Amino acid sequence: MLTLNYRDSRPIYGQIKDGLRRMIVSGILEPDEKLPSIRSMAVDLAINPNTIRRAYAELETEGFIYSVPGKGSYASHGADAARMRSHPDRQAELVRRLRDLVAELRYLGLKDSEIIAMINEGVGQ
Amino acid sequence: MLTLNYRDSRPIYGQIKDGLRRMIVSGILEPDEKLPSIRSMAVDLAINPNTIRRAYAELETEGFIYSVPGKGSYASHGADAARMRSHPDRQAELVRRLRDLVAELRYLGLKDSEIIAMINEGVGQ
DNA sequence: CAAACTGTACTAACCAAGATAGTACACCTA
DNA sequence: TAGGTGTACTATCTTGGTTAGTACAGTTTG
Repeated sequence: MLTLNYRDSRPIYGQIKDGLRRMIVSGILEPDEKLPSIRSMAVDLAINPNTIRRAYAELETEGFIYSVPGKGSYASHGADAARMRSHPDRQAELVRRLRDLVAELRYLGLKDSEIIAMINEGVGQ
Repeated sequence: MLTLNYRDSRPIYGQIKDGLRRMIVSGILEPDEKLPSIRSMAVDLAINPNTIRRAYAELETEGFIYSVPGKGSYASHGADAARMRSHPDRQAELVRRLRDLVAELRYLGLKDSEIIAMINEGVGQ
């Protein structure tokens, strides 16, 4: 389901957050689909449950998943996530990053048409 | 020139790297324009020169700036940076991030036309 | 030449964040 | 009842980031 990169300087719990968020927003995990349990994922990735727990807790705070004690954790609906308190800021942050990325790709010599093409090429992947 | 956010979990040297890279790729710093000296920036930001040095060294490795001992550090030309050893990987990484960002913005309910509009809105900012 | 810059290169030390280990409780389901 | 689940702690260890200090060589300016 997920792979960790120990060479990466980013913390493990951050890699897990990004990986799960990526699967949720790209539709690989459908709304209300059950995520792996904290303990099972800890076994699979051979890391401490507390580290998984931290990722899940933050994803829940940010509205990408919801957890039911005793049952499990589940992917949120995009519309629900968008209503989250944190999300006006989140969206502004995403747009800022998007502009920076595009600026760097232009700096490296890519044309806008190529950049837009690359975005759509990746749909569903 | 730059501002640091101590609430941010990202390391200081990383914030400096991103800030300078942003100014270079967006054209705020023109090719061959001189950057602040390591020591002067350390005084301005009230942090240790070693921390600035680390940011400069990595930016040089990645091709965004070049340094001349005794003189100073300068912004690279985009074309030169693009020829850097690290840059095929870099470009692939940027495209991956771009797709993830777009996927999340779609998940939050934005249309492609709105996303593209937001990119061009920000030109020169 | 001299003084004051510049980048570069170390060593040593401190500190906070990340990660681990362990335990415990309450809830759900087969 | 047994075994799974999320939640919530405490204590400990390790690592990366940051600081402090010193030093050397090259450039520029007076």
